[in-house]
Amino acid sequence: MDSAVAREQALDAAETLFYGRGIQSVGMDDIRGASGVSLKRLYQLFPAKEHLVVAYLERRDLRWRGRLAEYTDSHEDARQRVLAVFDWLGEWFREPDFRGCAWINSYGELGAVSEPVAEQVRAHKRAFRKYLEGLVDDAGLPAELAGQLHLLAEGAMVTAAVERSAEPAARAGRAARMLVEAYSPSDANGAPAGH
Amino acid sequence: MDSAVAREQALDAAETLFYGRGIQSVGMDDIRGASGVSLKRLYQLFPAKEHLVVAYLERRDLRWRGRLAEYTDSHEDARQRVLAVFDWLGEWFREPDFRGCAWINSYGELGAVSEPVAEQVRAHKRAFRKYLEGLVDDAGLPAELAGQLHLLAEGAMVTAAVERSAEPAARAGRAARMLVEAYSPSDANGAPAGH
DNA sequence: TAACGTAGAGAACGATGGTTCTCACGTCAA
DNA sequence: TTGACGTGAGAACCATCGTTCTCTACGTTA
Repeated sequence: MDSAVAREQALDAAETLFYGRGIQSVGMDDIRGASGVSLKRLYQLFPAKEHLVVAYLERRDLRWRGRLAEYTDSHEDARQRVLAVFDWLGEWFREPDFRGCAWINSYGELGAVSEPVAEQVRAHKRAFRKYLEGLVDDAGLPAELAGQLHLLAEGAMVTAAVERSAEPAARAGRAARMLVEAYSPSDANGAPAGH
Repeated sequence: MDSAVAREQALDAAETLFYGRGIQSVGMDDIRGASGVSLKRLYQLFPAKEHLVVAYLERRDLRWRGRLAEYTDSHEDARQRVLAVFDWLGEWFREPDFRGCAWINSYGELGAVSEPVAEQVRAHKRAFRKYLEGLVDDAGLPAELAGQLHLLAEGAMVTAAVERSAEPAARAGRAARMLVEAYSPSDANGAPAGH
């Protein structure tokens, strides 16, 4: 009844369905069925499907980055925080409903055809990249490393989705560790590469 | 008139349109208009749109891997061949109609909803990974490295698409060089990391 | 109680799209 | 020539879907 509640229910249904089956495969009537929010209300809250899609990506972005930050921030050491990103990816990949990166998927589906969706994807990836840069900077490591870790993380997301496996997170983590060590000044801890 | 010619024309149109605008945004009638192949003929050659999609991905897979191999094989040194992969990615990203990886895009759009398409994507990524493993093995480097380079390459494709920039290829190439050097036994050439 | 505004259920509308059908035309074999 | 066949153009069919409309029921207020 409360508009705010209906909005959250609509977004809950949108997230489950859009993420699980893709956007174009889900009709507004499916959203209604899954959310219990009538079509009339849906169109009051979101004047077109595209608005609902953008709102879904926005809310998921906040939650996704929140969960990531919560995980990494629980580590003391700055360098550990950098590597914890990949541990967290592994936990994410292991979630039973994991189906790849919502933004990469949306971009593949609508990036060429909906500018608002494309911009949402760019904003999310920009923010993720910025977050990595912060972690890397806190560890006293150069910004170049952040860009490289970003590529590893994106590659892990794609590969985990396609191969339906969480293993790419660990693989990316091992590569990340090697890069971190390669960039570290005066590397005195001496763990040999790759083990 | 020749069936084989019509098939190629249909696939040409499918490739341009599906890759450029996404699959669900392109109707069979668009394919007809762009190819000059009548609907009747189209449905003789491909009994359903899904077959056309799979055939498009199959043919593109052969060409894509062919072009990659042609480029890397032109390098003498085995280790150079490994790194040449990222140079080639840069050339690909700079093509004016570049719009990301066709398979990643298709997976995001239809992976959850069409098993044949999902399997096509898995097959392509498996073959790409296998190719990297061959290059890495020829250079006397461990298979683990191939997996890591694969993640870098996938990440570069995604990021180049979203950011509409070819720069991720160079960044991935720098990371790849560092990993190759880290894995190299008795590293006597001594180029310091990152420059 | 009466009048009113709002909401939900679901029908309706209009467009699109995958697939099939019609029909007129040309080709080739007998 | 004739008849069977294959073809192209495009209409037709049928389902889906985004979006809007209708109608009924209910809650609120005077």
